[in-house]
Amino acid sequence: MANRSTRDDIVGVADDLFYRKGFEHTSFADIAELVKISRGNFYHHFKTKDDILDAVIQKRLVDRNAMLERWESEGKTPVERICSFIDILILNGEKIKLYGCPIGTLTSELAKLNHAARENAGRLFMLFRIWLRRQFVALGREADADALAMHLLSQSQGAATLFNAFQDENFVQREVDQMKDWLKAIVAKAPNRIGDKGPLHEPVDG
Amino acid sequence: MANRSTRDDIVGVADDLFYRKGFEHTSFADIAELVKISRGNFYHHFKTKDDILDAVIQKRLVDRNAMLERWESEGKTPVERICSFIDILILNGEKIKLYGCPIGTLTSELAKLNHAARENAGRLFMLFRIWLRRQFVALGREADADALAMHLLSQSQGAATLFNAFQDENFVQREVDQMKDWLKAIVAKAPNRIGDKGPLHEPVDG
DNA sequence: GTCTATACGCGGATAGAC
DNA sequence: GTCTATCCGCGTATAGAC
Repeated sequence: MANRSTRDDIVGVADDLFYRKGFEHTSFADIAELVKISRGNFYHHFKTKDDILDAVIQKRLVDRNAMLERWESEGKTPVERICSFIDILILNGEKIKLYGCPIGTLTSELAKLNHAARENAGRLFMLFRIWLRRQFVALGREADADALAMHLLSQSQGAATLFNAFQDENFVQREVDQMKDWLKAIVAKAPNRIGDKGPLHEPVDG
Repeated sequence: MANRSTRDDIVGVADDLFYRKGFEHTSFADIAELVKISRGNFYHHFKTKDDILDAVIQKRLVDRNAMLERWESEGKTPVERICSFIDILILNGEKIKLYGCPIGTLTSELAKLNHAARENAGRLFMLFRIWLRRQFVALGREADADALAMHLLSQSQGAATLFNAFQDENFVQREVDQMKDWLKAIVAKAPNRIGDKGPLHEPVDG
């Protein structure tokens, strides 16, 4: 394809607007205004609005996957990597405060619309779930790695939702701290693994 | 007002549809069909769609408040009462699986629409926050009752979001069990109070 | 209080010129 | 590849008869 930049512009702007205003509430006129193209020109790049949604989800999958790979390579230990995940709540705090979690809110909206792209959006959550699972396996928690991944994902989603609802920075910070404490307790419990430097405490079942 | 039943029917149906389809995606035609009135007749009862939203939020506030008062009177101890809250995830499981949490998803949608009723919807969350806070105070946790309330609310929101996303009953059950374990640990830590029968363990800081 | 008919704008989508 | 012009249906809202 000769000129992909307009197409990419559309997807980029749509990604942002779908996040800030929601998929349904975002019109072609909204996107066109920011991309600075006419509405008619859209249809040269996408047949329908749903096609744009598909492209946005695809872009998010690629973007998030790249982020996870970055965390994977930058983090020296599974704990460090998982902390990168936990820290999104702080790093993207301003946006989450205003618009919630991009993945959680999109999934929720598509569920209510009973939209065909729902399954596709579900893969976004799955991406994080599998990545986190792998980190917990690396921490020696093969048996319940998936449950731990889901639990952490759940915590993060809850914190994002309430941050958006109450706009309380102190709350998010407390939740982040608690997640990290929880993670440390996991490490203390689990058998030692490669790249995991923490001292061993006796296991404490709670 | 002579005949309130039509108005109440509208609000009841709108409440349900706003939950299942979202506020924006619900049209007057959708509501009219279920209430079995003509679209024109709407405007005898409500001037605008936003007015219906206000009435729905008001109804939810009343309904939820009644539910909390019921838990208050039925629960013999704060722990029992808080468990009633935790158990909504199971009791309303089928609906949450399909549509998420009615309060969380409405709040999130209104945030994206930047809707005037946003603040009003925020009172719904606040209702639960304050009620939970009171329970934790009754458990002797005056100092951090609000933080505990927010934490539990957060857990519940996260579980609802992921239940909706992954449709996994086992996950919700695990989260519910964990919340109750966490609650038990709180009780074990806190000084004994009226109506709290649990034996005292030594405090264990996490 | 309920209805039918209708206005009006917006959003998605198409046709066709340049 | 981008534009203008236009269609069409839907959704909110209004007018006015019964």
